[in-house]
Amino acid sequence: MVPTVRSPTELTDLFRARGLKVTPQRQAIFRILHDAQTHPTAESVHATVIEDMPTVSLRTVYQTLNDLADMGELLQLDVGTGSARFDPNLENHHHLVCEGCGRIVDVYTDTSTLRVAPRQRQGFDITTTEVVFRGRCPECRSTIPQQGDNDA
Amino acid sequence: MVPTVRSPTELTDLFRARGLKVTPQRQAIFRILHDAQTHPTAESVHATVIEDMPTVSLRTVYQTLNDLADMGELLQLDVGTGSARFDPNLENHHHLVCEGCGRIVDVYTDTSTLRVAPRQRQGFDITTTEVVFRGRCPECRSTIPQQGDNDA
DNA sequence: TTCCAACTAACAATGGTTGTGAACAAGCAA
DNA sequence: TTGCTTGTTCACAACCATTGTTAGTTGGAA
Repeated sequence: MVPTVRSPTELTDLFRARGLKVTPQRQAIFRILHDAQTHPTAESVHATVIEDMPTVSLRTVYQTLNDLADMGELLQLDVGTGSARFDPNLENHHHLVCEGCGRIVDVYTDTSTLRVAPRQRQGFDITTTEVVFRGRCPECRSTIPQQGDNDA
Repeated sequence: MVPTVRSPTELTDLFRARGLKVTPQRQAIFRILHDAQTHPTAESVHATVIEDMPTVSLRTVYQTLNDLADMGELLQLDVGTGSARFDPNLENHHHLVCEGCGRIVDVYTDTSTLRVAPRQRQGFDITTTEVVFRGRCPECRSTIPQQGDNDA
């Protein structure tokens, strides 16, 4: 039910097919992404990788995540939380972001009803529509009721 | 018809009322914002300011823009173009971003039809909805037809 | 097994933004 | 008008996320 990135095995094949090499570092990252139910940053993927392979550099993590994003196997998001988020969910979806803790939740909503009057479009050719809902998650609402309200 | 930030005079009063001082640097920034029909970056505001007052530092521009944003007299946007954009349009609106040149256009669209199923909401309290339409402006379509297509 | 292109890791550099601190000036009061 | 106080300015450095560079290492096809 929850779509995710391809399996480590599939990604291995895709990398090889592209002439990219499959190193232990990359395999570790593939596994982490496949297990992730979140929208991790490069930093957090790195933190998880080094639990098993302490020498993997953050540079390598960035490189692999970028390769995956270039191949369309991962989406890269910027929801204004400072660092890029990598989204293993490739389905057409949108995001709900907690303004307290930065937590991101996938949401499915129909954007076909959103209209932009032709004159407002100013000749632009619109290709994508991204919706970001912002609010506060249950934890942030209950534990730190008002923190962060002044930074929007 | 095009809403904009308050007049330099009004902003002067607001600053004083808040115990903030009104310096020549700030007045210059107030004027530039009031004249702007765009979504300038701090850098571009600075570039304009120093045409008249060559000694104004970028630090001061950031400070003033942040003060205005804190006061709610300016909106701060992040549409993934690398740097923050400051939007003098305080009305409820959304954005259309050119993936070629980064140009931003304000658009008014009704988001009340966007539904997020309660179970997807995961207990979040949704306060705002932001829509970013991405595409290509007429200039980028005609002059550099495909540049930048690989970075989405 | 060989071999080369691709990779890794350490390091430095980048770009946007913010912290710091000494000199300075706005604006109030006398 | 003059002082005074507090906020401001500017130069500089620090910061963070991310990318460039380079020398040495390794995957994996032949």
